[in-house]
Amino acid sequence: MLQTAPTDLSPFVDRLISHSPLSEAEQMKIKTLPGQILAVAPNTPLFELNEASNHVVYINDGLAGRFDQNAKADRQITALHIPGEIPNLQSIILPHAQVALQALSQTTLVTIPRDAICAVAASHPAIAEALWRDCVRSAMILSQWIVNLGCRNARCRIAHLMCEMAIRYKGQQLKGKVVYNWPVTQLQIADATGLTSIHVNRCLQSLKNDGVELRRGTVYIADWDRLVNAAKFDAAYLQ
Amino acid sequence: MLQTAPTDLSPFVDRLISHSPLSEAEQMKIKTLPGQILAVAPNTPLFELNEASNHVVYINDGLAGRFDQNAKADRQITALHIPGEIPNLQSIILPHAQVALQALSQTTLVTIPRDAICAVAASHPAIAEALWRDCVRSAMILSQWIVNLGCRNARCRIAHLMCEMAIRYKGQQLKGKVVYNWPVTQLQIADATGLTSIHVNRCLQSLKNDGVELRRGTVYIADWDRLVNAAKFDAAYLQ
DNA sequence: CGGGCCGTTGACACAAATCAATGTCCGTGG
DNA sequence: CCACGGACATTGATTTGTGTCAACGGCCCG
Repeated sequence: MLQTAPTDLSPFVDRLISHSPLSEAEQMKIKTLPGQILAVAPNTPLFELNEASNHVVYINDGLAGRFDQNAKADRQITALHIPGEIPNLQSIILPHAQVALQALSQTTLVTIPRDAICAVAASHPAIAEALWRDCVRSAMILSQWIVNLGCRNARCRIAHLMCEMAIRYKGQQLKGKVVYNWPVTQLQIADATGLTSIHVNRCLQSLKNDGVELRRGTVYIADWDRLVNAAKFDAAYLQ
Repeated sequence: MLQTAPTDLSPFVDRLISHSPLSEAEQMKIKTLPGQILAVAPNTPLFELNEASNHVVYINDGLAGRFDQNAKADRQITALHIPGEIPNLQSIILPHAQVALQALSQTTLVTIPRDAICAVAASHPAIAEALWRDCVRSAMILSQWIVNLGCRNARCRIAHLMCEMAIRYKGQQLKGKVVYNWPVTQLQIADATGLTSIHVNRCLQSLKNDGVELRRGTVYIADWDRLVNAAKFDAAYLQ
């Protein structure tokens, strides 16, 4: 499954420059990082918990989930990563961080040697700053995830997650009818929200009454504002 | 309550150098940051959610809690911060981050102008790297917090939180009998674990059967390993 | 055509929330 | 020094959201 096609990190650069100014030269430095394209099947582990790895992965297409250390058989997804993101960016600065990563759907990714990206960051302060900022933005999502688990009921959690993914996939300023592709199973939603897949199923049915449906990896939202309301969602944390 | 006594950021520097090498000169740069000491009562807000602030706070003594955006009356603590930490360090790189901060007990803190710490970071790459790493370490704690809420029952959540705070207050390698000071109320534990204070109370009583007691802001653990076991705790995420 | 993953349904159990009091400690002011 | 008030802790009865267990159904792919 290994290819040597040219890689395109433009979406990642776009992501960075939306919050951090980078010169053309700096942008090129990132875009020309060496990398290998890799296609993986759903539920393929990308990193195990204790794996010492020497590369980061860029999500080109598909969906990746982050699982944190958890002695139990219990699974908990602590973050979802969509195309354009580098799920283990933090390993640049904390190589021994204990996180596991899995592809959740059919996914293509680019593996980038950590040394290469570290070298670029070390020689370009603006890039280091952009990467730092990206880490902090991810952390903001983590803390909102805590709020979601800590003080919302099942239905609301799922609705909130759908809102978050809608914004992340489609950008800000949504309204009215919204449709987006989110290749996730009910069991994966359960792992993300701290629920059972059975209960997720029931909540999804209940959400249909509010004009929200998830079918075959596509979310159909009849009225954005209504969902936002049901989810008690405020996009501010996503900037 | 404003004082102009000399501030001492040594514990923060110690915290940084435990994971990031810094020269003596760099350490001094941090220790000599300008700051004002401030003493605040329990439950005093330090930052509101939408407050644009131009300083960071260093916890000198006491306990601070971070509350994330949450439209409901519901409160959720997403992070606890103990002496030696800078709870809103991320605001250096993301000034508009939406987080609220409160003192949870009688607390003394040092307010540091953001410009000052930004200037130091900008002119000393090693310091910027150390601060970045500190942000990522905080994020590791956030994601473990998600695991705690997502897949542990009430008793286990509280036990896990006690383990985490024990390590953070006293350092690694605990064993046998452990006692530490943790100035927190049952209601605050409830806000941190996504539970009711009533249920926290019942769980604390249940934990007494395992030789763990929280009384007047002090935690008494009869046998560290037994608590670790009950909490399904693994300190790896704290490094 | 068959097997496996995913989704769906129902009955039941249980952990935790809710509601409503009461108790305890501690600082404050009379 | 004592009485008061408020924050915090405790207790019991009851309700409810979610988990668990056990089946069955549907779709896709080989």
